[in-house]
Amino acid sequence: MAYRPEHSTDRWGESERETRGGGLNSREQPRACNLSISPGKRLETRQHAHTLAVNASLSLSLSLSAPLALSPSPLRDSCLLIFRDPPNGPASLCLPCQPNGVCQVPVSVAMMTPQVITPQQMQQILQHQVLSPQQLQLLLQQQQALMLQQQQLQEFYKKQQEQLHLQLIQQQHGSKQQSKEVSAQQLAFQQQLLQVQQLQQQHLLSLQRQGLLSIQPNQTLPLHSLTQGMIPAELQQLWKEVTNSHVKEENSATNNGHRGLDLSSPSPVPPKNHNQHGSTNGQYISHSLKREGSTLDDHSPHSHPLYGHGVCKWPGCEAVFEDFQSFLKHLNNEHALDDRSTAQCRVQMQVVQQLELQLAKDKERLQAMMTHLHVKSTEPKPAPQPLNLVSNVTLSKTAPEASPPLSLPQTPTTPTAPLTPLSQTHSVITPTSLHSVGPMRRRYSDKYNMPISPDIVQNKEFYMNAEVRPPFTYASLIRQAILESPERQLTLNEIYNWFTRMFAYFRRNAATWKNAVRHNLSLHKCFVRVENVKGAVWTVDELEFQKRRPQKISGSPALVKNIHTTLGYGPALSAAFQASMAENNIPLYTTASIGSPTLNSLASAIREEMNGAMDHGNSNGSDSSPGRSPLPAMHHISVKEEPLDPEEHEGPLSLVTTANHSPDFDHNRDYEDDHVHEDML
DNA sequence: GACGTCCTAAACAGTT
DNA sequence: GAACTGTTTAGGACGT
Repeated sequence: MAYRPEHSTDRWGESERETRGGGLNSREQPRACNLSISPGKRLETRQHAHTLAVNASLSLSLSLSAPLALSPSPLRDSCLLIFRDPPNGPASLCLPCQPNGVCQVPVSVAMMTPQVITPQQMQQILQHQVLSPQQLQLLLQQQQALMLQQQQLQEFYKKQQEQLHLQLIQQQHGSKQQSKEVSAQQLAFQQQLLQVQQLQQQHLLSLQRQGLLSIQPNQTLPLHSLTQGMIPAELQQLWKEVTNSHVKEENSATNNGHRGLDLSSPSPVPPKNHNQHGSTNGQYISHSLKREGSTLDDHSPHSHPLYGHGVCKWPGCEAVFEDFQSFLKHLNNEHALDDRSTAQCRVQMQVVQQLELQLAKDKERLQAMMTHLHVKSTEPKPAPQPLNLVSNVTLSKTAPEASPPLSLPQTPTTPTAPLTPLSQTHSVITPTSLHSVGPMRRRYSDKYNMPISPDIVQNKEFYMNAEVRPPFTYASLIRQAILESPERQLTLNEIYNWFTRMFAYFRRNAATWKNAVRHNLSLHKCFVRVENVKGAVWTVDELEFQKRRPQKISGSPALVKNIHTTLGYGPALSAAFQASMAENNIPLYTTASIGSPTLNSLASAIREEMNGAMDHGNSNGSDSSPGRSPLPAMHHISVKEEPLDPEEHEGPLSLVTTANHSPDFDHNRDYEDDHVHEDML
C-alpha cells in the first residue's frame, strides 16, 4: 500500500549516481586501451575497439585480450611494448614485458620482432653504454631468447620447406598458372619479409634511441639471419593468411600501415624506469596488463584466456588439468607452433572474422535504429547515462572467470565491472541503454517484446557488480532465470539465488523483491508450478508469456523485423556469441510478436521445442530423477492453485490449451483465474 | 479518462 | 513456533 514513488525515484537516482559516479567515470577506466605495441605496427586499441581486439588474437594487431603464455618461451622477451600516457604523449618502452611473467604479445607479433644482437653489439653496448645490471640482464635474456627463437623458426622453416618441396613435387604437373601463383606468393612473401626487416630495423632503431643499443648507422643489422632463404610458398601463404586481413585493416585505418614505432618524440623516460612500476608508465603497464587478463600479476598467475575452470580452452581440446602449471606445460607441448595449431588458428581466425563482420553489421543496424529513434525522441534526457557494456563483456571474457561471490562488496568500481564512458562509446549503446533510463525500466523487456537475454548477457558483469536496478520486469527476470537453467525449471529458492547472483541490486531489500517474485510467480499464468517429489519447481509457459501483452509494434515493420532478427538465442552458445550472432537462426526461447503469422509459427516452434519432449515424457511415468527431470513433468504440473489430476485429463491444460487462444483473448487474462479450470472442475 | 501493466506492500494459509 | 512458500488483494504510478 505504501508505495512511494518518490522512494522509488530516489532509489533510481541513487543507483544512477552510483553507476555514473563510480562506474562510468571511475578510475577503473580500461586505460590499457591506449596501450600501443610495437614494433612494426603501432597498434592501439581503444575502449570501443575491444570487441574487435579480443577477436584478433592472431593478427598483427594488438591482441592483449588473448595473451599467450609462452613461459619459458624465448618469445617472451622479444616483445617490446610502447606505452603512452597520455595517449598522444611521448612513448616509453617496456622491455621486456615482464622479467618473470608472461608475454602479452601474441606469437605472431612477438615473432615479428626478433632483436638479434650480435656478440659484437653486445660488447659494444658494454663498452659504450652505461647500463644498469637489470638492463644488461635483459639484453642477455633477449639475446638468449632470440637465439632460441631463431632456432625454432629455422626448424619451423625447415619443416615448411620440406612440405613445400613435397607439394611442389606433387604439383609439378600443374599448370603454369600455378607456378605463377607461387611466384606471386613468393613475391608477396618477400615483401612481407621486407616489411618485417624494416620493422625490425625500426625496432632496433628505437632501441638505439632509447639508449639501449648503439649501432653504427652503416652497420649491417643481423636481421637477415632470420629470413635467410625463407621463401617457402607455404609459409608465405600461411603468413599472408595470418597477417593479411589485419594489415589491410591497418593500412586502411591509417595512412601509413608500416609506421612502426612512433619515434617522433624520443621518450623522455629513462630506461631505468622501464621495469619500475613506480613510474606513471609503470603503473600504467601494470594496471593495463592486469586488466587484460594478464598473468603478469604475481598474485594471480593462474589466469589465462585459454584456461578456465581447469580446462584448456584451446578449440577442440578441453583437456582437464589440475593446476595451472600442468596446463602451461600442456599448452606449450600440445599447442605449440605446428601445422595443427596453425590450422586451428586459421579456423579461429575465420570465426573471428565472421563475428567481426556480424558485429559490424549489427553495429550498423543498431546505429540506424538509434538514429531513427533519436530523431523521433524530441527530448534528450540528460541525466541518465546509457551504459556501454559491450566492450566490458568482451573484456570480461579474457578476465578470470571467477564470478564475484555474493559476499563481495558490490561497488560500481569493482574491476570486474569496467564501464566505458558514454562519450567514447556512442556507437555501441546496448539496447538497455535506451531503456535503463528512469521509470522506463520496467517496460523494457515487454514493450517492444525485446528479449532480455542478450542484454543480461552483455551487461552481466555490470549487473553483477553495480547496484543498479535491471530495467526488466520481475516477470521477465524470472523467466530469464528459469530459461537459463539447464532444465528450464527452478525452485523458488533457485530463482532467488539467480536474482542475487546476477544482480547486485537484489542483494539487498530481499524482503521486497522476494515478495515481488513470489507475487509474480503466482500472478502470471506464464509461470507454471510443477510439483516434484522434492517440492515444486517453476517453469515458463512461453506462449503465455508472449501473450502477456498485446504488441503495439505491428505498425512498424522495420522494428518488427529488427526484433525478429534478434530473436535467436541458444543456451549452448556463449554469451558473447549470443550477443553477436543473435540472428543466426538459432532456436530460441524468447518473445515473439504474436501478430505475425511467421512469428506465430516461430512461437509454435518454441512451444514444440519446449514441450515436444514432454510428449515423450508423458509416457514415462516413473521419473528416474524426480527432483530435476529435464522434462517438466506434465503429470505433475499444477496450474496455480488448482492442481489437476493428469489421469483425468488428457494433458496439462496450461501448455496445450492456451496455445490455441487468441492473443486478444488471452492477454487480458493475466490476472484472472483460468476459467478453464472451473470448467474442468 | 479508461484501461492495462507493473510495482510494492501486506495479509493469509499451507508446508517445512 | 519460525521460516518458507504460495496466493490474493489493494493501491499508486505510468504508458497507451
